Amino acid sequence: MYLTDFLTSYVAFSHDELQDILSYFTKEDVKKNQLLVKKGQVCRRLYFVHKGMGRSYYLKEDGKEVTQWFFGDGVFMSSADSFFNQSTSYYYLETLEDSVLYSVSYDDLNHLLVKYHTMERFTRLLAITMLTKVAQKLNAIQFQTARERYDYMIAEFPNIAHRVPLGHIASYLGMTQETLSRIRKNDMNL
Amino acid sequence: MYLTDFLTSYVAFSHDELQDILSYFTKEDVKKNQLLVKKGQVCRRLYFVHKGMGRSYYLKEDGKEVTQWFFGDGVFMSSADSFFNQSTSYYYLETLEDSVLYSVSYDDLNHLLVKYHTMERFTRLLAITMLTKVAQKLNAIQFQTARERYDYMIAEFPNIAHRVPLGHIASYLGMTQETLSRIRKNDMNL
DNA sequence: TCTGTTATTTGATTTAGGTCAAATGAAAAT
DNA sequence: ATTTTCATTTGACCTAAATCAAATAACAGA
Repeated sequence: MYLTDFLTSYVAFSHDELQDILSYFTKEDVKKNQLLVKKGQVCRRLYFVHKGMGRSYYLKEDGKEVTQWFFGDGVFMSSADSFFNQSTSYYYLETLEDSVLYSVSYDDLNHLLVKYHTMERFTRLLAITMLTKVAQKLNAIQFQTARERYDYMIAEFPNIAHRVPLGHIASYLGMTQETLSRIRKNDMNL
Repeated sequence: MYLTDFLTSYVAFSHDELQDILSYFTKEDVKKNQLLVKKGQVCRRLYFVHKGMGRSYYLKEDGKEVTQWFFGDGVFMSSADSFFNQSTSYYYLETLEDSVLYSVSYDDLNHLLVKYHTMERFTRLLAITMLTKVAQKLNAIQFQTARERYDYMIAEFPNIAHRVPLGHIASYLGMTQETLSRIRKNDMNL
C-alpha cells in the first residue's frame, strides 16, 4: 500500500501539498525483529508500513510480553501516546518481518500540521480511526469468551493471524498460548 | 468546568475565533436518566458536560447492559464512532444525573473544522486524548485481576465511583456486580 | 546434516470469578 | 406510613481459562 494512496483516501490534498508532505517522509528498510522504540524512550517518529509488519508490546512485572497492537501493511504505526505527546513510551515497538517503512519525525510532522490545515485534518481523521479500532478491541476483550476473541482477531487482522508467533497473538487477545493452541485445535475439527 | 477553559487548554484560539466557535454551541439542561442517543440512531451532536454526568452503554444478546464509558464534568461526551462517521450507533448515551450540557451539531462542527485550522487542531488533540484513555483502559482490563481493575477505576474516575449504581461500574470493569460487591466489602476491612 | 534453541501442543490440576438463588437494604410511589 | 420496586449483599456451587509440567515439533546456526 502506498503512502500517497493512504493519505489521499482520507483527505483531498492538492498536488503541491502532497508533494511537499511526502518530501518529509524518509524510506527505511528494516530487518525483522528490530526495535524501533524501547520502553522509557520517547517515540520520535511516526511510521507508515508500506510493506511488512510490526507490533507494539509491553512487559508485565513478571517479565512476560503483552502484545498491544499489530500493524500490518498500509497502516500508520507508532507508540501513539509517546509520539503525540512526546512522553516516554510504556511500550516497545518492533518489526515482525523485514519491512519497508516511511517515517516522519515529530518536528517535521508538527511543521506540516501548522503549515497545512489539510494535514491537521488528515491526522484528526487518523486518530479517530485508531480510536474506533481500539474501542472495538476493548469490547471484544471485555465481554467475550476466548473463542469469540479469536474470531474477532481473524476478522480484524485476517492476514496476520498466521504470520506471527502464537504467543504474540495469545497475549494480544488476553489469553495464554496454551488456551489459544487449544482453540486452534478445535478449529481443525470443523 | 467551562467549555471556554476546556477549549483554550488545548489550543490558543483568538478571541474572535473563540466567540464564533462558542456561538455554535447550545446549552441544554437534561434531567437524570435521559437518553441522548439510542442504538441504531446516528449521533447528531457532540456534548460537553459542563456539570453532571453521563455514560455510554450497549446491550448484550442476553439483554444485559454493558457500560462502555463514563463522562464526568469537564469532558466531551458522545457515541464517538457514530458521531464522527455519522454512522448508526451501537451504543446508547444517557445522563446519570441532572446535567448541564453544551452541544454542537455535526454539521456545525464540520463547518467550524473547515473554517478554522485551530478547530481542526483542537479536535485532533481531543481525539488523541480519548485514544490514550481508551488504550489505558484496555490494558487495565486485559491483564489485571478484578481487584486491580477496580483500583484503576478509582484512579481514573475518583469522583464517579460512588455516584453511580454498582452494576454500571461492574459492567464497565468487565465483571459481575456480585464480584464488585465482594471487592468493596474487602476494601472495608483495610 | 546434525544440534541446540525456540515454539507449539498436550495433559493434569487449580482457581478466579461467573452463575444461580435468596436475603437484605434503600428509594419511590401511593 | 406502607407497599412496591429496584439495588446491593451474601452464600453455595460451577466452569472457563490459568498454571504447572512435560512431550513434540519447527527452526536456525555450525
